[in-house]
Amino acid sequence: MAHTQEPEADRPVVTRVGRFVDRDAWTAEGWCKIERALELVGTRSAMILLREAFYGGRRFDELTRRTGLSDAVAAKRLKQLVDDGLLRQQPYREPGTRTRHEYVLTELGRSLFPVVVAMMNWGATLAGPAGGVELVHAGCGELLRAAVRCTAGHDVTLEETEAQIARAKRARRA
Amino acid sequence: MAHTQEPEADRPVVTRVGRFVDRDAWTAEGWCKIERALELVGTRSAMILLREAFYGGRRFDELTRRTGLSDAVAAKRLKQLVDDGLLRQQPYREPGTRTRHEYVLTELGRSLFPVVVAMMNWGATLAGPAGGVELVHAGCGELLRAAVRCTAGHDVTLEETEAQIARAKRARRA
DNA sequence: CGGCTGACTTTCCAACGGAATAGCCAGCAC
DNA sequence: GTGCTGGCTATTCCGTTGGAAAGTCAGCCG
Repeated sequence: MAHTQEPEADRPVVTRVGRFVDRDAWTAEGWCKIERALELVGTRSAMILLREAFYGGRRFDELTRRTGLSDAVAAKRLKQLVDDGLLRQQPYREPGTRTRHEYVLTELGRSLFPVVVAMMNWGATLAGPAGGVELVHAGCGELLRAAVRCTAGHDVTLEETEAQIARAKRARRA
Repeated sequence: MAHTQEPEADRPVVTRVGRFVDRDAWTAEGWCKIERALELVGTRSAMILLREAFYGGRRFDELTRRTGLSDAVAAKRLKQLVDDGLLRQQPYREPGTRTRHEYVLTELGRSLFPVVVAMMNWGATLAGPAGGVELVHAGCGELLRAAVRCTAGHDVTLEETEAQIARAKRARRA
């Protein structure tokens, strides 16, 4: 396994600034965005159904077959993903059969793309059989990576990152 | 909730190319990098312990207290994360007490940074109380985002992405 | 009409995640 | 030595996840 050349002993992680310097001035209590995300996509079945949705899978039988999930679990999780607004049901009609529903990604579901790419990247660094599906830029054929950047466009490393408690301005992006 | 302006009806997701066009020519069976990642960080406790590690938390009592996990769960999950190589135990000695261990991120753990940032980004778009911790670029003070790029440096959207079955060349990056 | 089919839905089960509680144990203070 | 303390460890309990298998149900076909 890579990543074992060990002088990372005391490399810094993010720097805490402002009120966040005193960790005990503050508690994560319901504010953590990661926990909020995990409530919706924190299960194996949710993530791999979304993987299939990103790969273009839409129909119930395709989603169950390609994920290897039992139809009971797939149905339950798809229902939750629809309720949570990550997928939407769209009617379709195959000639000679009755109307059924496809599951398509909503904007909210699509906005998970960086998470999916980041997880694929990271999973690819782990030991295990090489191969599998890879994502490339249609324009140039190069592999995709999830990169951390600031809104000003700079690439940002972990060491260059500061963590602060958000000024509560602008409650939600309208 | 944002993301409900609905003409996303038939927007494409990734385009399958090569052998991957025929979905049934291939099965995910142990190849999916996301599933591989989830085996290590697929639990709530693993993710929020890592969150604390990125925020600079190192000691057992701090990690349990700041995550709100019971010490039993924290101990078990920390052990797993150490076994899996995401954290490493480092001895320290507080005057007047015996030697104890801090948990520090290894290179492998640090390489989860894009995943953590992507999940925070996505979680921030969900409904719920605004505020909490935010990450900024120390250089310019702008918020961090996880962006999807190709190795040639182009920003890549979901529509510009192609999925293919990896040519099995170069088994692991040496 | 009654049968068939695909998409769920329900029921039952084993395994797992996580909380609460109690117990253990190394080693410093005394 | 004894006691104390912090970091685990074991036990119990409960809710959730997920597999298997059977049941339901809409609606097209005959």
